[in-house]
Amino acid sequence: MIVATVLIPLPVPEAFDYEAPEGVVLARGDQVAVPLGPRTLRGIVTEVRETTGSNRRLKAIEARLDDPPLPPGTLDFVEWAARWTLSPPGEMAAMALKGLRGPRPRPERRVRRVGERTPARPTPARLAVLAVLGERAMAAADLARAAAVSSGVVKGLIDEGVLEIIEIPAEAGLDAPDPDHAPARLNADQAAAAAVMGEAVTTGGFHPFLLDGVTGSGKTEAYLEAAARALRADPGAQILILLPEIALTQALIARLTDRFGAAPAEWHSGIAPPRRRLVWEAVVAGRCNIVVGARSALFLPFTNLKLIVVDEEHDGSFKQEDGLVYHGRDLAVARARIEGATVVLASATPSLETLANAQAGRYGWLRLEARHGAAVLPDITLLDLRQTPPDPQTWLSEPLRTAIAETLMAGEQTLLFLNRRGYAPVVLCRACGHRMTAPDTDSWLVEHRYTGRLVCHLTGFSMPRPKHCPACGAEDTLVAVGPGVERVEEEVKSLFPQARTAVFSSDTVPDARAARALIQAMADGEIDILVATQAAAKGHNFPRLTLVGVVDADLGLRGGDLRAAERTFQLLTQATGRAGRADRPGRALLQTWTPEHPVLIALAAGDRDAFVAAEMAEREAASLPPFGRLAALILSGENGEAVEKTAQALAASIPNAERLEVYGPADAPLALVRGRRRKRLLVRADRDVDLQGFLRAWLARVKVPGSVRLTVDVDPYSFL
DNA sequence: AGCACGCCGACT
DNA sequence: GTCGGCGTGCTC
Repeated sequence: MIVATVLIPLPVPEAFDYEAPEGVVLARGDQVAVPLGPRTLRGIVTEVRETTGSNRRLKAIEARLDDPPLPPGTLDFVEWAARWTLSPPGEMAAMALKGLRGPRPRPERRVRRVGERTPARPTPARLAVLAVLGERAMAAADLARAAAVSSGVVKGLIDEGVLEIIEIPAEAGLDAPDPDHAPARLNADQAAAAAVMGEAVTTGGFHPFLLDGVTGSGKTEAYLEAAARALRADPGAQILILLPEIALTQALIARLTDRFGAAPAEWHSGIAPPRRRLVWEAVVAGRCNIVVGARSALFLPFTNLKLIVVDEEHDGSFKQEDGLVYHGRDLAVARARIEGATVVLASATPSLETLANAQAGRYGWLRLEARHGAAVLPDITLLDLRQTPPDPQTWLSEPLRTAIAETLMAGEQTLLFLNRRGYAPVVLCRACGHRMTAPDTDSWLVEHRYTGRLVCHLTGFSMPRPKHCPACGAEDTLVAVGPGVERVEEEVKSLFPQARTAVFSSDTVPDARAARALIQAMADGEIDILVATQAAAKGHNFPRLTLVGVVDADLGLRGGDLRAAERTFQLLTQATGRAGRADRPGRALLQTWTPEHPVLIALAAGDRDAFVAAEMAEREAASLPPFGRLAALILSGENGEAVEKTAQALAASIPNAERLEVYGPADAPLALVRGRRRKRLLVRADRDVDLQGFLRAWLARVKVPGSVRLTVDVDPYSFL
């Protein structure tokens, strides 16, 4: 018998086997209809083999569907991505079938004049219709509205044969791009970069590049020229350009339309299903050359993909966190490798991961120099806390307080950064010096005033704030030491009682919607001073933000958040882009006890290369990305006890492995979301450890009850 | 993801 | 005595 393995677009853990019926010839990639329980579903054939029988009674494939097969590269990519992210392969396959859910768009119907024919009875309404229409073709409803007549008038003219209905194919708008339509004039840097990328694209094969240049250095023109070369060499070449946010697509589409004389296809969650179907079918048929889209466009069925561009590659939005967890940039590189294509990661502030690959020679490194006079960083000042220490039990030094006051007076906004949740990171006894720690660990308990508890951010342990010191028994001697965001906000409020303040941390912003609301409030100027653990991962545009204060720049250099320093650097870089444009100069003040630290010196100097070198050294010393790898296991469920039990079961069955450590379980960031309890375990491994293999072995040992959801986040991005 | 099976409250 | 709540588990 012939057995076919079929991927079903459901979160089942593996592909299912079916019997191929007599006379139906199947091949890998074919779309089929298969029975599953009582239903019939679409599936993708991954393997066809001849066997003598099977251990299990197999159902038969119902039919091979007429829809085009998934191209080999697309299916290879789907399977690879599922293995890499430890996701159900069928769910990944569903990503590649997203274009087939909607109906085919109906051709647009318009009416137009039939020759010179005139109505037998030329009433004023009929004449008005003809006058409005002229030689054009219009939708009947639009025509009636424009002529201010009822739709019956137009219908009457059609019935009489004076007007006719014509159908405009929906295919319109996917015209072939002309690589020579309007070439940009490139400077020497751009031309050199375009030549290298163009050579790679025309030669074929996997060629990854970092296209590295500040805002205004012309990265877009350079990669569009590479796209043009791909099209000149092969008019059927396909090019995918990924952007971190849908909001950025319109501007790029306009540029592409100007450059190539035809609009590219657009692909993201905002595109209507019929249009998606059209684009999907055009892509698989090779009738669509350029796609601009969000990360989900990576799953389109390209058949001749020559170039992928990931613009703003450092942007955290490429990391999808809900549902399937994957990093669009990393999968873009994988897809290019599988397709034998060129991939260009473009950024003004590349991620350390990408820079490490460029430095190691794994990626080609194309640098575009800044145009003369381009702003590089805002005015950055290190505030040496040894010179101007804050008053006891306060955290803002005099120069920073003055700057905030000036900013408030000017009606402008301040952003204070402190990567520390809660009220105080340490609680100790004034009498005996005992430091409150979590049981079985040395990690400190963090005081949270909002909840009145002491919490361990590493293990998740928490307890009410005790009245007596557990070591010496003294009463009321426990004091909070050091600042968290809650405490900094308290200080800001007492210094500037009239200012509108807010805190942005995972404790005050429980979900993405709340985060968007707070960011919007900031953008709308409804907040004067925002105290944030993170918010800077992306280029949020806060036009009235002119002061960035980093409360504890030293903390950003180690502490809880891996990317704190990197984000600080990106934030400061972005702050300048605005400062350069507006007549409001931006400034950044960094409070530090160690102004001689190389990372801080590099930051203050606006010297990216020095910053990167110093930050790389820190990461390497800690074996953290890009020198080691991380994975997070997140457990969530309404039943907090079941979540806790599963977390304990996982912790009890960690496979033995070398050069790899597991931390936790701890309360996950956003520990409570919509009544669901969340716990997290974190794995760190050396680069050459088979992290996915370890995770698979681990998860196979633990049965996760249905009431608990386990999400695996390979190469996690956010930590707070 | 559906859709079943399976044990505890308000009704023809 | 039944109809139905959605918790748990399976689908080749």
